[in-house]
Amino acid sequence: MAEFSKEFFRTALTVDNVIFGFDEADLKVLLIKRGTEPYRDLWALPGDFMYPDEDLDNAAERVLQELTGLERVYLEQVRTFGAVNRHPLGRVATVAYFSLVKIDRYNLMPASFAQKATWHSVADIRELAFDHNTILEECFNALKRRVRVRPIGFELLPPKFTLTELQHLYEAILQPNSLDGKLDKRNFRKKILAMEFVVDLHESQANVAHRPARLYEFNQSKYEQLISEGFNFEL
Amino acid sequence: MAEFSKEFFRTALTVDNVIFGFDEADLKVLLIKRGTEPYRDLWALPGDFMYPDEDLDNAAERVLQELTGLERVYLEQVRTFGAVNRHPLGRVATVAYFSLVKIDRYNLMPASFAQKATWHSVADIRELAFDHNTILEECFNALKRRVRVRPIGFELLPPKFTLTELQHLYEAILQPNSLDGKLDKRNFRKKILAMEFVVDLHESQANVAHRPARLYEFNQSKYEQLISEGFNFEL
DNA sequence: ACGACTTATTGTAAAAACAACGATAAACCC
DNA sequence: GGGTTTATCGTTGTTTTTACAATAAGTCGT
Repeated sequence: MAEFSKEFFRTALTVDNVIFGFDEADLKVLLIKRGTEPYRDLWALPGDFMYPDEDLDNAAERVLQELTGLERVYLEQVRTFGAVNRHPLGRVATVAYFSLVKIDRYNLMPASFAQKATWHSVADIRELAFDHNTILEECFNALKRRVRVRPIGFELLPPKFTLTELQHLYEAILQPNSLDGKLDKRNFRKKILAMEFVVDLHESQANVAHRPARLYEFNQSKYEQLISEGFNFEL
Repeated sequence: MAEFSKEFFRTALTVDNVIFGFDEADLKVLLIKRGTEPYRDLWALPGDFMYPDEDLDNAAERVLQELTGLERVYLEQVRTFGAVNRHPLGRVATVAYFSLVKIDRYNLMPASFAQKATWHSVADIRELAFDHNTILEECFNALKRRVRVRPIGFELLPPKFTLTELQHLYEAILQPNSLDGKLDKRNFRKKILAMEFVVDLHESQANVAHRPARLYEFNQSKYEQLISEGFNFEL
């Protein structure tokens, strides 16, 4: 068995991270410009080889840190892409992970082979290295599915936020999905407030050239309760 | 890069298939008894190494065929398990696939290293080889999620079936999930009939010691339409 | 032939969830 | 103080979901 199996140990595994970011306006994704062959100078998802002695999930974290500087990001596995010729250097399967973060909470500090790491609007992504366009698309679908099952937004908005900001966040994620794009203001409020995972701070915005909105904060314990109960979150 | 990357090409990838089967009563899963080390004589999911020159999805099909004789089974990827020490022979990550089939439609004819392949009730699975208990559990969860989003049962029931049989099928899959376990008969019928993917054959069972039930068949085109539209299938 | 047994079939009413909709209020700016 | 902008709020009709039980059609045993 030992020698028989040797020929099987010739594959490489990579991880590719699809980090979506929200920037108080639209939805972006974090890309690196590759500094080495193959696909040098092309934009790509931050991904790299897994070491033989690290867990797959750890590899995803490490690679993300090295290529972009992001740490302590919760990554979720989506699926593995294993077409034979997807990588020019040999047989390389890649495991895709995704996350959703608040853009201004992180500083981008690429190390390793990334020339730079920057945010790009999901809407205008062009040609990416490898099969990363496919991976991005599938992860985007995963994000949209995810949003309907779990409340999101906790880490994506300032500590004090308005309901309109929260609504914009949901619209940014769901928009390219539904045909209309916008959610009904009154119904959105009703639903969010009924869930009780935001708390009215009895404060208002200041210095806005219109009626100031009321500020809210997240109710962390309620939020966690909703997550653990697997709430249904259609909007 | 070439020599640099050589050290990365020392991983092996396997596929493991979790084939759920329905047997007019309860839900089973297909296991093989291993005929080689490691874990010889233990029960395991039918899985094996992927060849370097085959697509991942093809590998899953081939391995399933070799170990159990099953062919033309629709396999769906669930996720990849990549803990460092999950395999005694070296660094082996495995990609899990699942499917749901009608048991009596297939003949089990194991080749390769499987001593035999047999069906086991999901409820009384004991210790499996490798981390296969974990994989099975996750795939079972995936099945339960899947059932809520797509109509199932097409391939799982005889060509002519009763609504009660269809209901039992759904209960077998969802039961360990929901607390009650049973679905309401009247509501189940209403919902299924409203979807129009079953057709009343205006025939009845014969030779049953009670009121005979009406027989139905699937409406294939409606069924495919529902799948492509991504129907919502809460029961 | 009839009664016992077993499973199949059917509808309704109350409650809950959802969808659509527009008028007034509060701040800033000039 | 009038203009501009965005925030706030509730009702009604519709659809969906849930809960619930009495009668029907066969077989079997006597």
